[in-house]
Amino acid sequence: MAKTLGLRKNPLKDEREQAFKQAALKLFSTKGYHKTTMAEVALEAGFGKGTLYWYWKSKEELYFALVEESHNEFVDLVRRAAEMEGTALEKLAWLGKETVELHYRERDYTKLSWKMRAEELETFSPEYVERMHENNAEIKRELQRIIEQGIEEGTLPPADPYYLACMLLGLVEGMEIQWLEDPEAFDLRKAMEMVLSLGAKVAGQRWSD
Amino acid sequence: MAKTLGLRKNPLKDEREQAFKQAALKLFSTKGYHKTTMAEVALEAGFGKGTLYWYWKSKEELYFALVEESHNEFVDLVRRAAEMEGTALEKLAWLGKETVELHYRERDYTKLSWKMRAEELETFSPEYVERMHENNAEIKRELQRIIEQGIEEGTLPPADPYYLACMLLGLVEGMEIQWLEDPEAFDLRKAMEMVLSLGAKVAGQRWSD
DNA sequence: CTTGTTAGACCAACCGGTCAGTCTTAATTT
DNA sequence: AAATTAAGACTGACCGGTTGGTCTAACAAG
Repeated sequence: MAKTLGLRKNPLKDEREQAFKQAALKLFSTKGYHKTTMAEVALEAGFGKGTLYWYWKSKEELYFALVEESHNEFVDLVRRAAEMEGTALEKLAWLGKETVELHYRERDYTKLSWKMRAEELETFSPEYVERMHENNAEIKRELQRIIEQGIEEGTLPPADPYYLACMLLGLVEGMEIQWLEDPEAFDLRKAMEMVLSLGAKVAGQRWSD
Repeated sequence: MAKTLGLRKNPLKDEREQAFKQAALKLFSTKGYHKTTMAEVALEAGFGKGTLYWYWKSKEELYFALVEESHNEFVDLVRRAAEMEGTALEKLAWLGKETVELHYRERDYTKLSWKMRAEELETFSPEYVERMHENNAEIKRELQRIIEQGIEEGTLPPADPYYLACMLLGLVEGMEIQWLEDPEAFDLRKAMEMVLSLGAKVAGQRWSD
């Protein structure tokens, strides 16, 4: 047929890869890593198991390809927030809203990423664990930058910025848990709005002792 | 003759059960549920696999016995906070400190409980999942009571108390994650103190619009 | 033919749980 | 105190099922 781009050998390759990823995401995010078999993923994608192994060399690799994709999206968001124009509070408000939208848009990814977090990290290959760790550190670093700005501006309390970053991240992650566990009872959008409005109210505070 | 003998009790039984639990806690909390085998648990405790099955009828049952033990301890704490004398802020401060101490004292339990939370809940028997859910709901209920009191007293913002409870719980859980992942970099005690002191500072705020 | 791609049978390892049988010892009898 | 009895604690080989990963035959395209 049409051999669109000269260089590409199999124009279907990307498409296939996408199909596998989608199938894997669906299964991993609902059934978890251990209870999902490679045969299932292949079947869900509509191919044979051997084909799946032609694209990824192991179950672990397939899994982390997905996890990393999801993480990168969030890292990107935080980075953009840190680099945009505006006050720290504006940056955080923007980041908060975008984060929520990201999660709503890609709920399966959020679920997956979340599962892997508590999954037995100790048992995955050190190489992958290392990458996850670095990823996480980067997020905290960017967050810290924003917070330092906020402290200078006087809208955030003059406390250890690293700890504030961890706490902020913790708050959001904690809310994500609540949301994932019971999306009906806990609306993440509403929660984020509450946090931001409380934050804004409190920002006028005289922080100095 | 040939009378049935009276009930006999092995004085070592409790002790043995403890040994199994301890071994299981150690392995589950470091390697996770799936990667821990019953044979390992038995070996670690110094007994044969069959004996382990004498005490628990399945791997799942053993696991949830531990998880529940840990959860109950926390539920108990929250309940006591809700029922003690004092202002909402005093209750929360007490609860926060006790919670941190509990986690330091029983780090393995915390880790286990945390793992199970994100582990593929969907794959455990509904019976167990149901119990975990109820447990969690109870915690939120008690927390909500304290928060309602705080709103009345004017020290907490007049917002949806259920959401505030979820957010508070989320904050603490999120911090626990940070701590579990890197206890060196993130000292849970220090973090909790920061939260409480910030909370106290902000409590004077005029919340009304 | 050569090269890239796909399918699915097949394999070896693993693991939860069982079971037939052994050992220990409290309770009872002599 | 000694002997007897059986509850109950314990064992580990074994079974059945599962699953990650491999291998090869086939097929398609150039």
